Amino acid sequence: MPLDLTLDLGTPAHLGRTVSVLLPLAVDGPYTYKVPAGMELAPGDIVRVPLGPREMIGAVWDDPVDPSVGHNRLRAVLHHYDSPPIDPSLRRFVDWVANYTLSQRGMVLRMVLRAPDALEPERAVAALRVTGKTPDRVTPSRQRVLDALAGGEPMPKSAVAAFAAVSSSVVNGLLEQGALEAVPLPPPPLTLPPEPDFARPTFDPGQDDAAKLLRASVDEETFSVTLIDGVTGSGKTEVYFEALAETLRMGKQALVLLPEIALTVDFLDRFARRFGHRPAEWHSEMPPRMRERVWRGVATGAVQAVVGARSALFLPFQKLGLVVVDEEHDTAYKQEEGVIYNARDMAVVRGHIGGFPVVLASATPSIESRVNADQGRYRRILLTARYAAAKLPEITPVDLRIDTPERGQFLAPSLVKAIEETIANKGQALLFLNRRGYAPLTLCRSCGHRFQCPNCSTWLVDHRFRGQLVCHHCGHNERRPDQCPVCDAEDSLVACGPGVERVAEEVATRFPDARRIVLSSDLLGGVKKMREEFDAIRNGAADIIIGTQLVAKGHNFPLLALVGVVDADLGLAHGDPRAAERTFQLLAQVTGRAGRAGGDSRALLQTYAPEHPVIAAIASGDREAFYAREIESRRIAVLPPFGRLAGIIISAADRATSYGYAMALRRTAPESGPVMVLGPSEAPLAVLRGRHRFRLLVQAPRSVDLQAFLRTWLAEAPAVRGSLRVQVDIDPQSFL
DNA sequence: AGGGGATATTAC
DNA sequence: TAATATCCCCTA
Repeated sequence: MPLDLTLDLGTPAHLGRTVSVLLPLAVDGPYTYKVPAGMELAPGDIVRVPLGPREMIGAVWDDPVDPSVGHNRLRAVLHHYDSPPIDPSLRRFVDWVANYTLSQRGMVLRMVLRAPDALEPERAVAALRVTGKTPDRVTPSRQRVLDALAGGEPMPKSAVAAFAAVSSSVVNGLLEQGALEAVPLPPPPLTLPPEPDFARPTFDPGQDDAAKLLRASVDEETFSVTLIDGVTGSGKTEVYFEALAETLRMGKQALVLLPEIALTVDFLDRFARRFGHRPAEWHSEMPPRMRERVWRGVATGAVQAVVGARSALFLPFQKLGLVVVDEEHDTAYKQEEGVIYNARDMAVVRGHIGGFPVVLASATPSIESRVNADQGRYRRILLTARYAAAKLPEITPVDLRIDTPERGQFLAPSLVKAIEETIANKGQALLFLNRRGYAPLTLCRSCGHRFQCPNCSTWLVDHRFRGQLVCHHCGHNERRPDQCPVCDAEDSLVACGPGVERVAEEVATRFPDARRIVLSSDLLGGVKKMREEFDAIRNGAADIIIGTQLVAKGHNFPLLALVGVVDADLGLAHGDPRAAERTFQLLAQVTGRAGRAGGDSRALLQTYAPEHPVIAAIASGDREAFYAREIESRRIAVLPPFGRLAGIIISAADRATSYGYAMALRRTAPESGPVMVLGPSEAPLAVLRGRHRFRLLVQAPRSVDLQAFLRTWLAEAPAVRGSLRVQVDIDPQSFL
């Protein structure tokens, strides 16, 4: 039989249709796939495709198909999921974020497709009901099971077992005998719809104006950013809930972002008190099943309100109408691994692309947001009064040069006195020290040896409770020895400086009868224990709380009458350009814990530098003075002219900061030549300059001899070396 | 030669 | 990302 030579695979007429599919991989562009006959695909559709030896879920993307891939290499789409497509604004957002953060589009898509099983039809919950058939033997436990189901209503297996107080094997036995049968039960609704008018609060005039403004911005149905700048306890949450209510009334979805640590039951309950039901949650600790359900609910529009951590920003909302970023200054919004982004900034971008309002809220706004508000890019709402009867605490600096603690102790006499008075008045006292462990440094009195991390250039922190010396930078730990490893002297090791454990020790000696609780992220017992501790504090089962920055965030202490900051200067000496801002925020947040439920309260700041602008601003309550000064000192965003720049050396105290610099450079000097500044882990060269380590973040085509290039460049670029104080992110929204 | 470990490449 | 290819060092 002659071959059929009319079949010519090389002509377009026989090639069939193709689509671009973006896959959740570290690739920047989509791959091309054949569309099988009978399948209709449009951009945004979610598909399953073959990739090498495996299968993968991806999304049809807007890029034109790449004609350079030989048609013989193309494989066909396997399946088109019956799921709402990723809408155009989310697709644009993915592309935008990838471009801005210098990461591959596939990696950003991966954040959207975080719950792949959500695409499979939801499995019904298996429930049991009685068949009427009698088992061969009716034991008392079996009878209890039958009684439990006697009403005829099917019940999930675990519920039956629990209700009848039997083990699941008893239930299984009845199932085998045919006395019970399994029936599929539709899963209960994930969340009940929040009711915008469930419990409308009464506002004072300031709050009422703020709420009106927010409602109006929602009604505009267009992009805007509003910064709610309100002191702790001014009712920010209740005010932005009004924007949320308005969004819900318009039939749109709303997202509230919180720093992971603030995602507590407290907040969900607060939401429920205002809207009648808890919102859907989204964060890293969620069980996979729940995750899938939320993802699907958001995609179909069944879920109207989500409260989540930063990754919730990438959920496939069907009709998103509002994003609120609460505690917008919080550094937890910065993702430091994989795709490096700041969710606060990306929320603004998502609002811009989607054409809806974004609300940023904080008692201590970031410098970036303040600058944007000052320059008129953001609207600003100021809430200066505390809610109801609550008064701000009276804040006093304690000058440690005058009011000196006893040798080997860390609490100044005036702070000790304040604690005594507080306890005598049945109030609670919080001692805040942002340092875990017992002491930050251990040294040998006889030879001067200091315990240092073998991997990092940091001291090992004495964790006496655990009997270890720990590096807080890389996690390295070793047993705390009894004698000096260098000179073998016995009993010569001394702990220098305080950590929370040491403060707790001092408190135990001074106030033996006071009930103490130490709160630190590294204490044994985990989340459950921690929750119990917080409950105990709320119930008044503690007199003195000693804690790290854990206590500054998310939790309320209604009985708190005194806050003592053990070392208010801690952090101010850091080389980090944001050191002052961070310290200001932390001190404001921790002192703001006091007196929120009413009554007089005070805060004492132990310091060696009462005149330092940050300490002075906190003590006087003059926030404006701090902001004005800090904004001025950061106005250095002047970069040297780059011309044929290949890369830049960046002060890399933390990776995300250096990455931010890199991004700013890219935006400031887009013409910087063939070599692109990039993060994160590539460090082909490290230079030491003074005590700071600089990391070079450069990516170059393989053809470039980087080492040689950099040697030349460093020799020729003293101007660049001398201008390392580059400040960025002061204007993250310059793209708008 | 061949195993094991680290590192680079590739997938439509 | 995950599977696979490549390279390098080492032992036998």
